[in-house]
Amino acid sequence: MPISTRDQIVEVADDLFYSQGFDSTSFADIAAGVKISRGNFYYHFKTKDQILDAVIDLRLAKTRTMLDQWQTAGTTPEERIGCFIDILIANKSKIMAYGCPVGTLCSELSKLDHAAKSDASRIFSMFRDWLREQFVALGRAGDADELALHLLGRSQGVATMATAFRDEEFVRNEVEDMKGWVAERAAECKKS
Amino acid sequence: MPISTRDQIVEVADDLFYSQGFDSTSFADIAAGVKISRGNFYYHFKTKDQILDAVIDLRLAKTRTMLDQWQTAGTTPEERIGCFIDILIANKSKIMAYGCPVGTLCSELSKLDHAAKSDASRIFSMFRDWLREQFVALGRAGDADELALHLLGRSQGVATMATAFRDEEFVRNEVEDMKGWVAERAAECKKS
DNA sequence: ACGAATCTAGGACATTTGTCCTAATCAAGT
DNA sequence: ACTTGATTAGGACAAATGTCCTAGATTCGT
Repeated sequence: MPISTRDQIVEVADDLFYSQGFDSTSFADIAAGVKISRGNFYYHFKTKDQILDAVIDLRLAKTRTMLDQWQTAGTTPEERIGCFIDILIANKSKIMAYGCPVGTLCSELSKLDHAAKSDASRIFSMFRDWLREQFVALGRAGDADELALHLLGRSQGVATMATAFRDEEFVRNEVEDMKGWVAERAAECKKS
Repeated sequence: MPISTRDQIVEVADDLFYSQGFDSTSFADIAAGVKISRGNFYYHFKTKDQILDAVIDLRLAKTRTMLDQWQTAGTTPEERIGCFIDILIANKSKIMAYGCPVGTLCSELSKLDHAAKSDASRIFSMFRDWLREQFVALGRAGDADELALHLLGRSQGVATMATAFRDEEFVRNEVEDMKGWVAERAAECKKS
């Protein structure tokens, strides 16, 4: 079964919004990427904002899938949180070139004061909620949300620095440090 | 003595590049902000890239001034590092609306693959070098650069999350946490 | 096989973009 | 006062942008 044109458009737009940014990606860029005419393009999406909405929906779905995979991939909450931290390693090259797809999109939409900026941050919320659940499972129900936000923030910081300095070693160090931090939170809990 | 037109242009461009982004700020936007004609504008800057260079130079200079102030404002390295951390509080509203000026510019220029992207990250380097010196003064010569990068990264993460979630309490918590972290590094040192 | 719905191509349109030119105005030195 | 150089205004220009229209092509149920 061939992929529908609409899905191809959203897929290409997703890539381009990430690598070039939303604002500086044009209809023509996307159409060229899918190898269709601009007219055909307009049949599927009337406005640029509609494509953005579709891209955000796609990212939400992809994130959902990824979180579900992590849920079964790890046997302990600590291992599962480790899956989250490891995306910094897995996507290292792209992050060093373009930053975090979620963080940079939120920043850009905030600057543009775009209507979809709150939709974009829902992707963050998905990670946040999932991480919170993991910390709850770790026995940190009391400060689970705080810990989740903290870890999310740290990974964002690593991504930004990786883009600015292109320093692989820094990324590896921070990843290890974050894993150590999670282990500490887990240990703190067993003690009490 | 009145401010020169050129300086006004750079000042307005600095603001707009921050609040709207580089790419989506047009010559017309800047000209309107300074209340001059586009022709006059062209007399001072031939290309958009030239304005960007001037804005980056301005930010480098402003950063230098700020770091020098912190240097005399704090009596101990720990206090001085505290000045750095406190910009998250001082610039809270703007950060929640537009993110960190340095981080978002670096991200945008990376996506645009702009020639000035390395110039922009020099602003980060300035903070990094200054922080490194502070950690050296704190007695952490061995891992001063690592600690500096780490703190810089954390502040970037806080800025990104603040933009996405607009959560003042999170910012305050993280600021306190970072200060605690610095105190720990200082304490670790006195022990040994 | 035929008609209807779906999809696609190509171009039109006004607007905005960065860039550039020319002529008018201003400031300063002689 | 007059010249020279610096500054400013206003508009011209091609290219690109988001949006929109129309006419062909394709697909599919009947």
